[in-house]
Amino acid sequence: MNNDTSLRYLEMLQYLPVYPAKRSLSEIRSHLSEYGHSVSDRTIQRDLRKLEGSFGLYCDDRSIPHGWCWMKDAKRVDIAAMDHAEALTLSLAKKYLSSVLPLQHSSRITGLFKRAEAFLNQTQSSDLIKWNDKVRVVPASHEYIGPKIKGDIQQVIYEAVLREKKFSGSYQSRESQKPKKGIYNPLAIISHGVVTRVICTRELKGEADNLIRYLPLHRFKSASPLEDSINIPKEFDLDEYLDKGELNYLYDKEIDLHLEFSQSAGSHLIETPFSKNQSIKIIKNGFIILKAKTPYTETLKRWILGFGDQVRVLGPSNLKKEIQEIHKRSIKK
Amino acid sequence: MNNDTSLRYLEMLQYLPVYPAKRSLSEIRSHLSEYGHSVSDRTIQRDLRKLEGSFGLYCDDRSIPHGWCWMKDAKRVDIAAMDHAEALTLSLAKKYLSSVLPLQHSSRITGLFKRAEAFLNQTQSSDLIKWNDKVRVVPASHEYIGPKIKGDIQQVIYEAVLREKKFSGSYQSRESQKPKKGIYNPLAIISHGVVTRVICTRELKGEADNLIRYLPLHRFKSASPLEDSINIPKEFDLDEYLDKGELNYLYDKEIDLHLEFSQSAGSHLIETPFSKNQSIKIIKNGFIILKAKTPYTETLKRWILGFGDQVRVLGPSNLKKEIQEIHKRSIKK
DNA sequence: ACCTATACGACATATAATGTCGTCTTTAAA
DNA sequence: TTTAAAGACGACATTATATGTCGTATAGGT
Repeated sequence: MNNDTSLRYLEMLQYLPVYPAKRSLSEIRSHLSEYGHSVSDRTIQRDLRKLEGSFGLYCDDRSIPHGWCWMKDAKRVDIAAMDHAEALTLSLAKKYLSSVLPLQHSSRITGLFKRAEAFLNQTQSSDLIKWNDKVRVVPASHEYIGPKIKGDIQQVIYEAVLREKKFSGSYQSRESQKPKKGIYNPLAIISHGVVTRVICTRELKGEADNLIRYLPLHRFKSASPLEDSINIPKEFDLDEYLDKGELNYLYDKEIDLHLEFSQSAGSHLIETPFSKNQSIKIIKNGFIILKAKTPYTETLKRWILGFGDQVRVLGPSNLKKEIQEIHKRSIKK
Repeated sequence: MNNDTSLRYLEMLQYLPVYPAKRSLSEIRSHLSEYGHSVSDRTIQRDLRKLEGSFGLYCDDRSIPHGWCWMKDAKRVDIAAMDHAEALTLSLAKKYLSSVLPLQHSSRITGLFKRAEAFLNQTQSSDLIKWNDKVRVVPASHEYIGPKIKGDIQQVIYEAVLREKKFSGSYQSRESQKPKKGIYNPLAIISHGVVTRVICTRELKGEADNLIRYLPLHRFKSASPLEDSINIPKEFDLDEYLDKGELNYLYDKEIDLHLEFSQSAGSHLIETPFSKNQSIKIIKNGFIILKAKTPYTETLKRWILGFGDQVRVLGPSNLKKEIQEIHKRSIKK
């Protein structure tokens, strides 16, 4: 029985839920004794009062037994117990993220997900239906299989970006046979679907070129931190860089998009708008007219094409022409 | 100076990083004293040894001063300090999730994100460039604006699903004027893009129909928990239900997809595959042949259409015909 | 009204926490 | 190689805390 007290405190803090929910003395008592902390009721009461101030606990003393919980805005609420809603949210979050970010290297978030799953497993009532059979994420667009990134390489590069230090590494480009060893001068991280990229300049064999590159992390074969500070090219601005469209193929910074959807394809735009500035009109036959100012990117083009004949481009005219051309060329194949 | 000791323990635990990183006595000492815990070195050393066992700390004693940290697989690693890489991952995760899940109601995960941002803000070295200017999420497909869901409604419904209890609520369907009050018998939660749905059956005015519905959470105007257990329709199986394609428009459970991509459109399939079972062949002109067994869904159709004339459907023949028809109809408009 | 579970003040006591000192060891600077 | 400073750790005395017990008061259910 070493530093039992502090462990008991933590166990209690971890057992208490966040505000609207509450726990009574008897619940806390039996929880603690289950985890090997068999103490007198008085001790528990004193513990709670003691922790109250430092952790922002709240005691509902309008009725007896009192109900204890964390205040909603307490600093360290993350210690508190989960509830069903939160655990479910986390299990959804896990499914979303794991298809898109390499998470296995963040022990904190995977730990959080594990806790949520442990909670869900523990509270399933019927034996037949498990919570797993009650939650699904149905992807809204096609999901590619993400490339594997070595944990330590990601670690080194992320750290380099934030500490504004260079790193050395070897990069296997798609064209060349051998990986290129060099010194990399990282400027930013971009997450684009399943691919994470580092924006950087590079020195090969001591010679720096000033080309700004966007290199996928998964093509690095190795990376180790350096202590030299990065050179930020004069007037480098991430958003400006992205707006140039080198990475996401921006064709036009802003167009007046004007589309006509069939009812079935467009009706969802009322509840889940295309963008914040969209305007929607329903015309005869239930057709739906969408107007919005938006950047014209490759992603937008694919979105429009995806609707096939369920959408008609009304404007701008060059977009209309382009989409038409694509359809024409597609037929000839 | 009340229950100083336990607070100091927590402060220490929160200050220690996860494995490869380490903290020395002097670092810990100055951190603690910064937070008002001015104790003797001996005390700190004793604290660490004491916490070592219960929390899974590791002490690198190969050199002096010893370096302390959390073991990677420790149970409560979530208490540990962040590092740059993790904080960055979390800030990316936040951007992904907030476009897709209503998170504002999960104090734990928003707390985690806040901590990450606090960490990032605190450790920025140069004053000019902030971490915010070093991270971006570029969406890989069009992002709709998600509908707003009232926190307490989500809470009630999630909880009902997991506790296998019915709930009463009023639901505003798209067709009818007034919301319908009724008792809902929830079976599962489906997250589909920005829309979260509850799969359920319903009783209006005491009359149950056995139709299985998928109702978006954001259309509920109110919801309150009931204590009646749900009726699970005989032979209800979530995956079977989803496979019927009522929700995601499954046209065929498995087809032999056979596509030909232009080089520019298809080359990414080598690093970020279409699916685990894909096979890829590069033919003359750099054209890329993709073969894969996959379900044929609306999502797949849109994915293919999105490539426009950069892809040619080689099989199956009915898919080929369908895509051709869509292109033909599109031109006539 | 009665019983049981809680709340909480008070007190004695066991236990734990902490500073101090002394010694040995490591590390980096001289 | 020498030297000084910082760190690790055992031992011990001394506070400070933690905890069970008892007693009294009170809330809620039956």
